[in-house]
Amino acid sequence: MDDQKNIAKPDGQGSATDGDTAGTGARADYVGYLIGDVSRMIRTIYDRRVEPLGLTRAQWRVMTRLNRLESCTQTELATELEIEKATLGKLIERLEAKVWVERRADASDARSKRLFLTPAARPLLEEMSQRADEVIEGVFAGIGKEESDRLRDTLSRIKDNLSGMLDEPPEGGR
Amino acid sequence: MDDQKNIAKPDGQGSATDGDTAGTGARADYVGYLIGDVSRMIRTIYDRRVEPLGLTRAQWRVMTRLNRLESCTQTELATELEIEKATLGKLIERLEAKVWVERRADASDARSKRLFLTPAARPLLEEMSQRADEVIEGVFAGIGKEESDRLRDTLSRIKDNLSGMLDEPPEGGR
DNA sequence: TTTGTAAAGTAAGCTGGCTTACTATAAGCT
DNA sequence: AGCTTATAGTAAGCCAGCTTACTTTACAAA
Repeated sequence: MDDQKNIAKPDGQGSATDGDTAGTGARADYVGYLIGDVSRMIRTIYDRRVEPLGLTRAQWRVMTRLNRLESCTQTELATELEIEKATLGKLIERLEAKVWVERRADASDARSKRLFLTPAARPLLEEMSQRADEVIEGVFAGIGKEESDRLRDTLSRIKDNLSGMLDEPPEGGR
Repeated sequence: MDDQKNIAKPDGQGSATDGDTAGTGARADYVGYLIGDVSRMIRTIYDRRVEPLGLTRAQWRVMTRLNRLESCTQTELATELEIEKATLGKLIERLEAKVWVERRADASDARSKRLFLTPAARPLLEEMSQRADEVIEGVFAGIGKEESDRLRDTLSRIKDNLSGMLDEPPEGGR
């Protein structure tokens, strides 16, 4: 839907360093690609299963978050989703048109609009939840608790590395 | 750039099943989110480092692939990148405008156009390759060979699960 | 040879990211 | 009170995915 492919090391699967691998080499690259592939494939599969319900990926992300954050403002939701206010604005517009979401003026702040799900949205969310569970079940088939614990541990440490890198000056050391 | 956030289980981080987790439960979910987070963060970091060179993510993907597939047709490249012909067409248009890529008519098939990098593109590719290596090095800092082997193994099996699921009828069992 | 099908690329139009610039309102500070 | 600054949301415009529909050319079969 939105992204699709890309990611990995960081190319979707071949980057400047893979015909002519320099430096860090192929080992790390390969894992990088795998992460990207897995990430993308999960998305794709879930997209497919939810599409028949009439939502795009961006739209169901909004819906599921809203299900937990009902009555929040647009800015709050945008922050939560890590997208920009303007982007969310357009999404809400479309969801309002489908009568799944409602904007109401905030009583105490005339600048804000608070977001609510409509009754029509409820059965939809039920269905989405079920399909999500089915996907996850399939994804982790044959992976035991111990193994998934290790996976989580390694990925956590990689994520820590990444967090550090994201904090660095956007164009600092290089 | 393209994707950004999203992915995971499959929501970026909270889905219908995580306030009210049913079925498969939180364990698998959490790993799912991690995969998505890591994937996205790698992309974001590399995007930042390459942006100053004047390319978007979609553009450097084209450039690096083209570096290995020079003289291919647009359709071939689109397949390789897993994007649509039309999408690639627009990308090439812009890259041609920047004089990094050149389209030449195919001698033996008047429908085809073959793609070439211009000399101006070479130093750019060098620089991109270096920056990619730097990112990968940072990502896998403190992760030893054994650990990354295990990571790869687990992810491979998950990927196999996913491949199977992708082969299923797009809206079959449910 | 003609005719029909398939393939390469383009066009157009939708979604959904982003940024930058703007409006309206709120809140804080003299 | 009156400025100034910050915040909520919208507008507009770019990029990059997608699909569907179309043109041109190639190829194969009748």
